[in-house]
Amino acid sequence: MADVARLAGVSVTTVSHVINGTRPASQRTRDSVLAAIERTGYRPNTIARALARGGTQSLGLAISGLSNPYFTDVVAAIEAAAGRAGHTLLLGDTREDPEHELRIVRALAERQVDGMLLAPTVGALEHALPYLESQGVPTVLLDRFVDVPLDQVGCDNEQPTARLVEHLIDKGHTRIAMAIGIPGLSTTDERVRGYRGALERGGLAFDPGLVAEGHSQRDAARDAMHTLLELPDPPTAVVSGNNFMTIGLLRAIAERGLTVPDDLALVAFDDFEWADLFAPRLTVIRQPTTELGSRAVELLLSRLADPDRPPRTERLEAMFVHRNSCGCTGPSPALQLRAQPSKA
Amino acid sequence: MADVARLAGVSVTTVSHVINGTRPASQRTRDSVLAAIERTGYRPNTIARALARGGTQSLGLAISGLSNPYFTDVVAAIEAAAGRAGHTLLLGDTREDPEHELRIVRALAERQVDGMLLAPTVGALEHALPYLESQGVPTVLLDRFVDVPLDQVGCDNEQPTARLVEHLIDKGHTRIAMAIGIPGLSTTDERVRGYRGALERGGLAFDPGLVAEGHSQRDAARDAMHTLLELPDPPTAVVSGNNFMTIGLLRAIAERGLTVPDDLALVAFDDFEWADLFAPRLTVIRQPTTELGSRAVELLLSRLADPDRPPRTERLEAMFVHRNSCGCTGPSPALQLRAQPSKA
DNA sequence: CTGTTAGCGCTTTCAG
DNA sequence: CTGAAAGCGCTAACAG
Repeated sequence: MADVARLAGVSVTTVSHVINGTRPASQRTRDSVLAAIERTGYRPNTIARALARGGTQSLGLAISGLSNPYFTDVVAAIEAAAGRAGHTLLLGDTREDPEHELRIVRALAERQVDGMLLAPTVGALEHALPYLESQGVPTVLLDRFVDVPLDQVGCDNEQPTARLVEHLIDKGHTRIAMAIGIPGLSTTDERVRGYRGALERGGLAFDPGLVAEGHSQRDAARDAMHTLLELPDPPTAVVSGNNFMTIGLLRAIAERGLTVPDDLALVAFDDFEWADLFAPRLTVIRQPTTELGSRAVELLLSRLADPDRPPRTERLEAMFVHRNSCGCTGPSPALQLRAQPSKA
Repeated sequence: MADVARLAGVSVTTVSHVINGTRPASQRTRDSVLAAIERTGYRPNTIARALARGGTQSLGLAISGLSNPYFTDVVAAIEAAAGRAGHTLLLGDTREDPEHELRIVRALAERQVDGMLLAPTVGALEHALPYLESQGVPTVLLDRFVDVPLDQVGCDNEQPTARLVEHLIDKGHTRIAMAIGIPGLSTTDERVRGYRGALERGGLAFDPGLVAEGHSQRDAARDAMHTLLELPDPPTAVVSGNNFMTIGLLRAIAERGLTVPDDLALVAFDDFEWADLFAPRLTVIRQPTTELGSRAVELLLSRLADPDRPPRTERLEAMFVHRNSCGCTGPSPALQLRAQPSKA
C-alpha cells in the first residue's frame, strides 16, 4: 500500500480512502491511485483491515456431518447468502461431539468471525454456548432448538412426523416402528413426540419395543432394524427419523430379503434428490433446506446490525411428499416427473 | 492481552511466549499467566497474530457445486485433513464460472490464506490461475488437471471409463451412448477419450449422434437422453459421465416408461452412497474421494513447507463397482451387503 | 529467565 | 480536497 501511495504520489491515507470510497477525492488523484494499484498488482490485506476496523466480514459455521446431504444443501445456501452480503464462511465440523464442538467454535471465534452459525450438539448448553455467551459472539442456532435466548431457526418436526404416522395408521397399520435420532436433540425429541401423539390419537398404544435407537446413523439404524425384524411380532411399518437412518433401514430390510412396501411400509423424514428413483419411491418429509440456510444468515446479519433486538425463533414448514414406499400406488414416475419440468 | 499481563504482573512478551510455548519461562510465571488468562476470559486474536506473523493458518478452498455429493465427500476430507494440521478452511463456490471463480479466489487470497485448493473451471487458465500466479499464492489443483506447473491431484478417468464401455461391449452392445460433462474440463475429455478408445478397440465406430451433451448437469442430461431415445435407432446402453447426469438419465428413462437394464443398460462414473438401493443397483466407477481430499491437503502442506520443490502431479485410481444396471445379475443385495459388515 | 520496543498493513481521527 | 500520526492485538528481535 505504501508502494501504491508512492507510485501515485499521494499519502497512504488517500489510497485507503479511494479504495474504500470513504471520502471524496479529486478525479485526478483517484485515477492515479487506481493506476498505481493496477501497476503494482496490489492486493488489499483483509487481515490488516480487520485488525484496524475490528471486523472481519466473515461468519463461522459449525455444523455436524458436512457429508450429510441435508446439511450440504444448508451449507450451500448459507455460503450463497453470506457471499451475497460480502461475507466469507469459515467452516468447522462439530462431529456431533460437545467437546469437539467447543474446540471448533473457539477456533472460529479466535479467528474473529463477526458472527456464528451453529447447529448445536446435545452438549452445547454445557460447552459451546456458555463460551459464545461469555465471549459475546453474536450467534444464531440452526436446525436444532435449545432453550436459550438466542436467535434460532429450524423446521417444524412434530406435526410432519405425526402426518407420516397418521398416514400409516390410515392404511391400517397397527405395529408402527420408528428409528429415532440422537436423544436430547430437539429434532429427535420433537419427531418422537409427533410419533407418539399420532399413535395416541389413532388409538394405538406406544410400544417402546418398537423404537429403534438409530442415533441418526446409518449403521446403528440398520442394526436396530435387524433386531426389530427378529421380533416375534415384528412391525408392519417403520418411520425413519432422518436420511442416514433411512439408508440403514433399507439395507436391513434388503438384507432380510424383504421388500418395501409389500412386506413393510416405510416413510421417512428427509428427502433425497433421487428419492423417486429408489425402489420403491420414498414417501418422505422434505425440509426447506435452502430457506433454512438463508434465513439463518438473514437472522445473523440482522443481529449484527442491531445487537439489542430481542431474540427471534423461527420455525419453517416442512413438506409431505407422497410417493410409494408407504404402500400407496401413486402416480407413475413418468407422470409425476413431467409435472415438474426441468429448469433448463 | 495487556490485561492478562497486568494481572499476572509480567510483560506482554512473557504472556505471548507462555501462550505459544515459544521460549522457556519459570513455572511460577507460567502458572500466574495461565491463571490470569483464565480469570480474564482472554481469547487470543488470531487476526492480530496473523498480521504479526505473516501467516494465517488457513487454507482456501474454491470448488464448484458444494452440493455435489462427490465434492461433499472431498470437502469433508479436506476439512478433516486441514483441521488435523491446525488449519481452518475458507470456502468458496466457483459456480463453474471463470469470472466468479476469479472473484472467489481473489476474496480468499485477500483474506491471506496460506494456500489455495482449487478445482479449476474451464476458464481458470485465463483468469484465476494467472491471478494466483502473479500473487504468488501456493496452489494445488484438485479433480481437474490443467497444463500448468502446479501441484495437481485427481483421479484416473480414461481407463475406468474404458472399462465401463468394454463391459458393455462384452455384453454385446453395439449402440452405446455417452452423456458427457462440461467440454474442456480434463475430466470430461479424459472420460470421452476412454469411451472412444474402448469403442475403437471393440471394433465399434464412434458415432457423434450417440453423444449426449449433458454439461455435467442433471436436467441437461435428461433432455439429451430424451433426444437420444427418440432416435430411429436408439442406443441400447448408455454411460453416464458423472453423478448428476446419472440422475437425469434415469429420470428420462423412467419418463419414457423404460426400464434399466431390460430396455437399456446404464453404467456410470461416480458412486452414490445408496447406489445399491436404486432400482436397479448401479454399476459405477467409484472415485477415492476421501483420499483425493487428504492428498490435496498433504500436497499443499508440503508445498508450504518447501516452496521450491518441483510441482507434482498425482493420479489416484478409481474402482469398478459391479452391480446390476449393466444387465448383469450380480450377487443379491443381501449377500453383497453382508460381505461388508458395518463398522458399528 | 524476563522486558522494551519496533513493526505487521491498514483505518481513522485530527489538522491543515 | 489531502496528510501525519496514532493505534488495532500480537510477535520477535534485541537487550538485559
